[in-house]
Amino acid sequence: MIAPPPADVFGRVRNATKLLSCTVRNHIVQVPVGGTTRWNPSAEQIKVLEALYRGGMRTPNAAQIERITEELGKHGRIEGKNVFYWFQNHKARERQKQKRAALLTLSTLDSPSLPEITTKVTKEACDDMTSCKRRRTTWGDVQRDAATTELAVHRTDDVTLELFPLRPQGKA
Amino acid sequence: MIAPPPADVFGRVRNATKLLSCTVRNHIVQVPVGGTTRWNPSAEQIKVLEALYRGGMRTPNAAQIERITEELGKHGRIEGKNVFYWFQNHKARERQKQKRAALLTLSTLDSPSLPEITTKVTKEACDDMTSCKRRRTTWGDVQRDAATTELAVHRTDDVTLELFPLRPQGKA
DNA sequence: GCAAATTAATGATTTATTCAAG
DNA sequence: CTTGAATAAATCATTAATTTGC
Repeated sequence: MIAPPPADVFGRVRNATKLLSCTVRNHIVQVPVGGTTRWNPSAEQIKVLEALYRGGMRTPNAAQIERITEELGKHGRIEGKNVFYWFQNHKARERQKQKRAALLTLSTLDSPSLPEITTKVTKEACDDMTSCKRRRTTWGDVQRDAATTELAVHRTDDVTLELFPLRPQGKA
Repeated sequence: MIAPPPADVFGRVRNATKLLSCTVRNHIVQVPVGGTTRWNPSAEQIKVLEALYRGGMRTPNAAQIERITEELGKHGRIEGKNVFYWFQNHKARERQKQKRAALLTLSTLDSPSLPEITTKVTKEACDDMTSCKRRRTTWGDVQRDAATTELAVHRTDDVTLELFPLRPQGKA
């Protein structure tokens, strides 16, 4: 028996995208099978969601999502998972914006005197720096590594987040 | 031999605060010896730290702390351990807030249909619901709790957060 | 003006980390 | 130390904007 369509409480389904490749005017395209269309929020719905977000809502729980879905259903087709995803994405992307802003702030703040390099804090640069992933390092690690810190530091050029990237000649 | 002053990579030392008790105007006070005063973050420093926190930084590693410290040093005296502790404390306290908020959340927002109470969605109320971070509730819990929801709803009379307050008379 | 082509936004999924309970 | 639950980050996929050549 093949597992029946798994779906959690909000209707999220794993590996659900059924696509069919074909060509349209000499271009290979993928067409969703089964009339699959993604949710396209109405202006009304977005307004409500943003209001909630501004009001402080970030990760609504099941009950909240049900409630919101019910409400937004009045303005167009919508499912719980749409609400769930909306908050996930909106939160994440707001955070990205903030992070980028913070870095800009910092890099401008801190480099009081780096005219040459300071000038190109472009979107790309920030995107590169954004990668502040969660790091594996624990304090234990750090302490153990203390001896080898120099090495580590040198090796971090590409791996670690550069907090204050604009450093001219490596003052100490 | 007594162990020499232990200090980790950031200069943290155990039991390093040398205090001396004395009386000042009939009050017993403890005065730090050797001009020791605890770090008092400047507004600038806090702004930067909070920006980093919002940006996702939680437990900076040695290199990052060095970098941050160096940077914040431009806005006032500061050591690596201050940065370390700030993140520890800030993370912990944010988590506390969120834990507290989660409790409120559960009791508040489940109310599926309570027209009378629906009128006040204030920012504070939303802030309470905001965090719901690492909630203790699992999806399973939520579902199980569905049965007992009524109880929760009845207890919410004074806490009241309503998501969609503007519901005239329960139109559809 | 208009579609095709391209790019930017954003919805939906997958993967990696974190926290804390056992 | 291991593991389950939750979720944040990264990524994939599709739709909307926008550009571009006619």
